[in-house]
Amino acid sequence: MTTSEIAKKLGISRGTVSRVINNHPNVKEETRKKVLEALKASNYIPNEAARALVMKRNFKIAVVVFSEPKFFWKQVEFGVNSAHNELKPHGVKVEYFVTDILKPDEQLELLRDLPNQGFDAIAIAPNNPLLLVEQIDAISTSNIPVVIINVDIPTANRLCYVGCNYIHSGALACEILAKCMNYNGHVLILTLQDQVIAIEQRVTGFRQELSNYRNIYIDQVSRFNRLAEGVYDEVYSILNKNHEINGIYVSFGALEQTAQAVIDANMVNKVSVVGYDLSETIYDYMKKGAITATICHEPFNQGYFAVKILHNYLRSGIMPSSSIMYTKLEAIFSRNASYYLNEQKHLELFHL
Amino acid sequence: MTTSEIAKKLGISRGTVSRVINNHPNVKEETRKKVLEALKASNYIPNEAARALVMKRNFKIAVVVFSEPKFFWKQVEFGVNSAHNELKPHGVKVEYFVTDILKPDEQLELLRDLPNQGFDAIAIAPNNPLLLVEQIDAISTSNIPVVIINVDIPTANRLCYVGCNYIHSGALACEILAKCMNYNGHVLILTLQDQVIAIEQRVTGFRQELSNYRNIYIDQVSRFNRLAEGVYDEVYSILNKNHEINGIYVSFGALEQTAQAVIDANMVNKVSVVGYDLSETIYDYMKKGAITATICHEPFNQGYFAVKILHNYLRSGIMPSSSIMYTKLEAIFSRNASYYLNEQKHLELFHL
DNA sequence: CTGAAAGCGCTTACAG
DNA sequence: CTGAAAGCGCTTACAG
Repeated sequence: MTTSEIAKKLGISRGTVSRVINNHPNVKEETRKKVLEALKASNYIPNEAARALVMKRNFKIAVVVFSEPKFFWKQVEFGVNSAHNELKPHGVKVEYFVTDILKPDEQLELLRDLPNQGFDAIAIAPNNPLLLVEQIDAISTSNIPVVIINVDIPTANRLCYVGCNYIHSGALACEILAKCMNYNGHVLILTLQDQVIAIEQRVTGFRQELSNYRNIYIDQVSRFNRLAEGVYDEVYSILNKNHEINGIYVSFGALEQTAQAVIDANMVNKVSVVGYDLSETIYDYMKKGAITATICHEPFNQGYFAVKILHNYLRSGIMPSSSIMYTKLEAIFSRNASYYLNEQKHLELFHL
Repeated sequence: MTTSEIAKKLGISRGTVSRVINNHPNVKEETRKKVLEALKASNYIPNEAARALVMKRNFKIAVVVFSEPKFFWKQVEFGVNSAHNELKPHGVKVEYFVTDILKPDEQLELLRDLPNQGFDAIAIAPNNPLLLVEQIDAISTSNIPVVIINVDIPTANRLCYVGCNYIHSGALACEILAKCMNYNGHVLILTLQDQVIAIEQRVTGFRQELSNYRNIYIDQVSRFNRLAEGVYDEVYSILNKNHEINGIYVSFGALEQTAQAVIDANMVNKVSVVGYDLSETIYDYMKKGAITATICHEPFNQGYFAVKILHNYLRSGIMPSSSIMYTKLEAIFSRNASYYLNEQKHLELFHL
């Protein structure tokens, strides 16, 4: 079925058929109806190749992330590149920007400048969410769609959020930890000293879930900065002092330091450790038994989907069916970690 | 960059440029080289829309699965439909066939008939692998590519296998079970009485991994048929007799019956249960604590990727970069199960 | 071996 | 409000 065939059948021109399909205003109501019916009756599907060819437009999409942890953002970047490769033949350019995690202002300045650089759409992983709300709203208002990844800013005028639900993410950590602790014992929680909403939500989810397990107690909550300074010393010393602890919940990026402390305190297999994200180093600690499980949130897809959503919107005006697209919570153990580490290679096959 | 611009620059026709790009034989070696250089120098990327439009070909792809367990194949079907929707506008038709699990011959007959029905490519989930080798070879030889999903037939002449590694799948189950049993206790293994390679491999992987845990013993291996008849009675009676058992490994599709027996024997939270696949019912049992964890193998992607791989091959001659594409081993707990259950909805956004 | 030309299905100024 | 026509970038018979 083509527009020509439809047109011939109705005795009109294919121009008019096309106008109806694309909702152009200047079509007589009667004609419109007639065409719509014929379209439906013949089960018409537009040929995307032809459409794309004639509507040729070149889009520029910017993706902005920050610098730490490097291995995490590398996986996001793989997803971005994968989408880029897939869309290159359709005239899409994607640029990837990394700002310093210690200089949140960099993101704000970048956000101010990107529209001038001719970008048609922006995906951003907020370093300091509150700092960006206003600028994101301004950008959206000027008709440049924004997708937020990794940590949501619900109050910002965004096309969509792509990332995990941090409450659920904390609850899952707790469920796994509780099961590996055989539903009883004492937990140490490691978290941030500064207010970072995502991490706070994880701990909230963890505590909520913990209320289901009456025989597990939180012995201590230790707080650190975003660079996880002092984690090793603290965990090592606590494990030496408090022999009741059989579970550690690492709510932020401090798995590697924690694992090393567990090894040095000779507590492998005596204390269960659950945290987040996956790197080669973390995988090594898992194989040694120093990390029980780690939880990931589809880093590859966060990058991949962000670009795809923006492109769909730019090209066809397709809005994501929901303003929140939660990534899966991936429970990773020693025996399935390799599949998640090599994901980029895995998926590259398809986006060539 | 377009073929016209390249042609103009070299003072030749775009027809010749196109011939070089598509490796047509009748081009003078000198011209070919000149064009190839210009192509590389200008970083030429062919416009896929234009190419697809002019090379318009309609492909018919068949996907063959069998009937049980229904919920599993439903998820595969979602993936197939998703790929189908994505490719419809490019002139691809996909048909989905379900054969009776108790009549393996149906697959063989179907495989004989599909080429006559004009199918250009076939994906099949073998019910009885050995039965199909010859016919798959015959089909491949007649230039119809075949992708095998779910259970591999390494000896068959296939384009690619999409599915899990069953040895790893058993090892992961063991790791999770061992951790939830606190590295000691007694295990009951449920498996099949008839030889089904995939299930045997799972048990092999499980046993291999178990050798790392010296304080866990296999008390008993119980065998059943593929329909899991008698599982409930057997598990219920074993749990009543043997109070040392604190772990059950369900190596085939019998999680629901096992979970119910655990509940009725009043052993929730006293015995850890690990098995495979995810349905609404299994999710309910997880929430009740009767199932510790279940392992999935990206059923959606098995269907989705199979179709995509075949289409890539038909359209562009792209071979999968490896003849084996392992799906991830997904560790699923009560707290992340919903993400895997609703996957189809989740992904549908993108394939509209 | 190569050029000129037709045509894939669609959209959109341009006339009227 | 609608038709006739141009053109998106590419491939491929058809001549030569």
